[in-house]
Amino acid sequence: MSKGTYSFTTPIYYVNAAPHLGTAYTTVAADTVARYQRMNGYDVAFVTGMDEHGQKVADTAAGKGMSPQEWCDSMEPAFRDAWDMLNITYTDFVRTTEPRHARSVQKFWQDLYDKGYLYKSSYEGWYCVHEETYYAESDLEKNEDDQFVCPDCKRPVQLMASGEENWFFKLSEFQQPLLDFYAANPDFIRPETRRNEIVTFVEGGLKDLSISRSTFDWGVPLPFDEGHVCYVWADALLAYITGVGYADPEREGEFERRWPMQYHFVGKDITRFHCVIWPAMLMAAGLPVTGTVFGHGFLLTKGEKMSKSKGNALKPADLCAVFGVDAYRYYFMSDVQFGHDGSISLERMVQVYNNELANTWGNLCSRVFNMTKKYFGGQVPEVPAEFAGAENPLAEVAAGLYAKYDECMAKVDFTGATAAVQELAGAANLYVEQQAPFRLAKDPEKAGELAFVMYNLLEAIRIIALYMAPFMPNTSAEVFSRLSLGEIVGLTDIEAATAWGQLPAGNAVETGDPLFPRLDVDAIDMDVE
RNA sequence: GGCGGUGUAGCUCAGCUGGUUAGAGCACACGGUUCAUACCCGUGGCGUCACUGGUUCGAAUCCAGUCACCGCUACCA
Repeated sequence: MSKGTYSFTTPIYYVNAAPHLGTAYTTVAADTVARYQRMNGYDVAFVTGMDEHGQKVADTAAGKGMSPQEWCDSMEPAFRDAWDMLNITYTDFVRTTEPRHARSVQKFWQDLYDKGYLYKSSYEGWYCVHEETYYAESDLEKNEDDQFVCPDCKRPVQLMASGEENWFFKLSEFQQPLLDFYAANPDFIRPETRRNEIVTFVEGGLKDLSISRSTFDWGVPLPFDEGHVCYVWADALLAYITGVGYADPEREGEFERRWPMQYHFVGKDITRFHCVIWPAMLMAAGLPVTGTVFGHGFLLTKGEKMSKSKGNALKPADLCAVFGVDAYRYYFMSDVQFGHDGSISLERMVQVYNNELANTWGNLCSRVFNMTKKYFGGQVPEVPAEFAGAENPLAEVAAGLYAKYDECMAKVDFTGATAAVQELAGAANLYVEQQAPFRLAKDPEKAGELAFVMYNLLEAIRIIALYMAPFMPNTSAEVFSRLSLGEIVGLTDIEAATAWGQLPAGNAVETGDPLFPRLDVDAIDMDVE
């Protein structure tokens, strides 16, 4: 029984930049949501893809002696492989050069054209007569009279028509509707600091947006004026609806069922496109707007944004090789508050790995599985009847976990969700200390109590594995396998599945190797670019 | 310049609709335990809550100002 649809996206990544820590961060976050909400009973759509159009792509391809399409095709495996490595379960991968996407772009802009939201005009730009150059407004400086001046010669610049005719979208008409929308939907932009920026920006007034280019042809042609191709954002944003079946005769009814989406996950640098242009486009088309645009923070090393030129760039593949995919996912999701910039480092990663994964979660499994082997021949013991209603601190912690965890996941607080699960793991380690099954085992008269204690520990491990599964799917699958339980993937009611007492007595328990062997930071040999 | 944010233990951060001795994790020190991946459990020290002034019976928490750092201020993505 499905609770309904739950749909979201990563950005449609720009093809010229191979996947890196930042894109992987967004994508892992989206995948964590995907895996959880599936377990939580939702019908999930998770759209990602590649943004392949524009002048720069054409230039890059030319520089490599390829056609633009060949260049883009050659980049697809870099993305697909990276996402495979990170265990990403996207439901659609949209390439903006696919015919189905061109169809949806053309349908969308034809619709806005028909509704009168587009007009043709010459493109205006700021021109410095002295330097004989056009400048982007963001590059200009202002003098004491608040006039724009040339950044090079400091002379006033003038607004000039470039001579290029473009199609414009009447974005300016949406200033008030957008402000009204933000006011009525306080969660549309998160976190709040991003929201403040956008509101201030829109309050400052909106200019119409040119959505076509005619000086190059690497893009989707506008259906009502074939000499023009779409401006990249007017093309790429629409991949979100392409990915859930918009204008797709083979996916009839899907778009209506899945739109509007719950989330767009984006880096904080591109929130404006998603919070201003995109909702205005949707409003113009008469379509509902996505629930929340979440602009997450950047990953910083030593307080600086990572970049190759600063020599502080860590690569996902290298980190996965050392820590494993699951620990990679867990680290970025748990240790960086989603929405804030986060400091990351190899040292910190080793610390989190050793403490939270090796010592707490992995070691809990080791000690409990070992004792199960020693005391019960490697089988889940049956709880004796006289302990049926006995006090059980682990069951109590587990009972409150779903509500806490689900609330965190709904608002994409991954740090809070993992901390909630770790509380149960911590409680289980404490329980071992307090109940001391290794002492009970020495007293034949305590056999019943021993069975009770060990069952509780094994059951806690089962529940922890379920809640860890969205973050660390491989490890949780391994734990389930060691408990002779079935697949986690495919579960659709985590709340019911984590209710206490479902681990069958008699199940074989395999001890196995440590799930997370401890790491020594000094022994890690990694090239940092 | 305008708008917004941040500045709290060695590190990363929480607290910030004002109220008992300022918190967590990690790191550090000591003690206990032994089922376990030198693990787990317990105890402890550590902070002029950026600075100055104000409001208040009382401020990390509100107000004003100062300093430092950061983000936004539209068509490369």
